[in-house]
Amino acid sequence: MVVSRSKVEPPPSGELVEEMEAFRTFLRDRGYRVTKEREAIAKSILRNRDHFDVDELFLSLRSKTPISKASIYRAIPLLIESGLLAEVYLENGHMHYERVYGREHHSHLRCLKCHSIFEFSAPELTNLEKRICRQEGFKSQGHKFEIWGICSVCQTENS
Amino acid sequence: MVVSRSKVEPPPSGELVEEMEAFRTFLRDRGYRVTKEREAIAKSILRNRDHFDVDELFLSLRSKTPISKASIYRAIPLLIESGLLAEVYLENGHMHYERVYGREHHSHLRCLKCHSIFEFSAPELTNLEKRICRQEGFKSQGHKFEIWGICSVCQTENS
DNA sequence: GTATCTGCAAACCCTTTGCAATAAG
DNA sequence: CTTATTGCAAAGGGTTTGCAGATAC
Repeated sequence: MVVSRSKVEPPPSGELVEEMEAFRTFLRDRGYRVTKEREAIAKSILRNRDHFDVDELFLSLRSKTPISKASIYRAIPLLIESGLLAEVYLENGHMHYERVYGREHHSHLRCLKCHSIFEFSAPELTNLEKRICRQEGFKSQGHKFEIWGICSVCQTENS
Repeated sequence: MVVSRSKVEPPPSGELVEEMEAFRTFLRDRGYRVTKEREAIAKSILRNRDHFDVDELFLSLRSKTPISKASIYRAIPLLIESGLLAEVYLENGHMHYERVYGREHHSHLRCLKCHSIFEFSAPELTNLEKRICRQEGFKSQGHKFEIWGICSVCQTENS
């Protein structure tokens, strides 16, 4: 389950034409081929998903068009390389992903009880990132901030 | 590889007697038994390790005393529960751990090229954590901040 | 036409688990 | 003595991979 309490962002609307074209261009530039499987995967992510794991994506795609998990696993590194996707913290021992394209950078609050994910923005993290990298001579490519605990709903529930 | 550039902390020195006794007490309090395997694992972590994965711990223990991986896997939840260990981000698809006991809270810089881990402290993260939790009605149990990129050594290397 | 991509199933790797033997309390 | 813990080996679950057939270009 994913809950956005602050900074709710609507999924990119109807015209994914532009985003899809960008992905196709990315593929061609790298010498990869534009296949219907890759397009179906990219479209599904762009249109439907903020957070997901491979199984969720597989089941949802499978219900519309035949596809194998292997193709999904093989497409994911491309999607990440293209800037469409990012890996997120693992929960229950397997990898989860989130759409990056068309969303602003954000951090996560994770409820240990109901496993909901809440999102928030904290712009000061970017400054902190810069400062630390300057101090350490590091060239940053990204950061992640995460808080875990018990969400307000679960706190008031009879457990 | 783990590199501590800032806030270098020496491993707890010779007298682990106190820490080990705390662990034994923890076990007894919960009705768990104090076995030589559990003691060997705890001692090895307290004395040698900041970051490690199960295989490293297994090989190092194995060279001194007979032990099975199963026992290590079964001991880890206890070590975490006792406050001695914490899970850290996974790298290469499997779990890594770090010693918590006797170390101050810190964050990680991860080099994508040489896979070194650098550590730093950023006390303002605690304030940020508090503020976000207040806003969202969340009861925090911990946070994690991580930066990835290229470390200074790798930046100056050929290629 | 040719090289890449797909689907399938087998292989992999880390982790967990069932069971009989061992050892802690 | 009783019951938790161990070691082993087998099972699990997510991910990767070899290969033959399909398909993008």
